[in-house]
Amino acid sequence: MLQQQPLTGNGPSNGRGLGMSGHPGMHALNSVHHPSQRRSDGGDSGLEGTENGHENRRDIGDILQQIMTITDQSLDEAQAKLVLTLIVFIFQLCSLSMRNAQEDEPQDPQLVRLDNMLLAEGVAGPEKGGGAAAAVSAATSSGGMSPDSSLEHSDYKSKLSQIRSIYHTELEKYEQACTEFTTHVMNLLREQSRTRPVTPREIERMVGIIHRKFSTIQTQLKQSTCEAVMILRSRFLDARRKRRNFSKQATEGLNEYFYSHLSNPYPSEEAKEELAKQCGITVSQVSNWFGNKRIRYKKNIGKFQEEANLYAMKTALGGPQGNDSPHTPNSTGSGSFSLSGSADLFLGVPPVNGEQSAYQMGVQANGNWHGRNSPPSGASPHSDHSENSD
DNA sequence: CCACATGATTCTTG
DNA sequence: CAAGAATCATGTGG
Repeated sequence: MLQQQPLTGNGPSNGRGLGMSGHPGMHALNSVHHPSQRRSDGGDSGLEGTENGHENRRDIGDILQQIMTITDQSLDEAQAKLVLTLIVFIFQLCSLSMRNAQEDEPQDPQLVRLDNMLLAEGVAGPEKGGGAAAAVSAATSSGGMSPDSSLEHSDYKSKLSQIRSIYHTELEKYEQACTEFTTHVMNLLREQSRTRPVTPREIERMVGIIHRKFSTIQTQLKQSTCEAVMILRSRFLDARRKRRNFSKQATEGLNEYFYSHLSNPYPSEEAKEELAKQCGITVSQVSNWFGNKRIRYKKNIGKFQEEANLYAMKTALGGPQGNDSPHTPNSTGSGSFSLSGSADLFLGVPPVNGEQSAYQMGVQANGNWHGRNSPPSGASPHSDHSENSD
């Protein structure tokens, strides 16, 4: 299931994808997972007051969230103060009922995990470092596509940096809001202390509660970010399977090499690099191509004879038309017609009556790279192919 | 829409 | 680890 989502490129909002291209604001990430909207999949349980059934902690969170949204909008001081007073009052109530809630912060392991992941993804780390690139290469380590796929690569990177910037903005915002809020609460408490005794302990507890609350919110932010990164990553990985045919030029270049080295179609690392450059593809693509080609050629030699002839001819003629003639080593510079001389050049001269086909001889002569396994029984190697190159 | 071609991935092997 | 083999998924032509 979960077959290959549409993901037809650049759809900013396909599926439930990171809707970040829209507003780089506070709500972009939250759209993925809004802190105030509870999800009931066990995923983030444990972040909020599940213990002792202190449901009101969650309510406080909601209220806080709302307040923060409100204060984000322009509200004049007086109103804001009023609201804050109210909040403080609620907090006081809350702190009464939470008397024996855990006072210390056990450094939630989940939070640590989130932090680690964000760091690994290069989201939380230092600015614009190689973090993103590292993450990508780690993600694709098995694939073996190094400096390539620059298309998806850059796409991924830009998306990741979007996430990162949103994350940082949000984090900063929360932090700022937290200190602001704390200050306000302190001020209010100070004011209250004129009319009633306010113990330092109470203040301390207040601050503690506020910080915990904000850190919960931050955790949720981190979680949302992680989710976004995961989605992005899985999509990126899926996208790798997207296939596009090589250009005609590329195929020609590869075929030329292949057929001119038919006796040993295993390009060295250098040759691969050269081919890759020449064909505008990557080294691993060259490897893939040769892997596929060898096996498919071997599987059904007959099918490739025409092609073989064609390229053998091309090579023999030293390149047909102004095509980029590769620096294929020893490009059979011998005469135009005597096609038998060169070692590598094999000419698929198909069976001229019982005679072994020339290409087979050629291959055999120079080391049979496919181990001369019994060609698949069914694959009648010398099918009719009467005509051949003129 | 189907069949085949083809690039990519995954698993096995030596 | 590279090559082979099987398989997947998309591209393409009829």
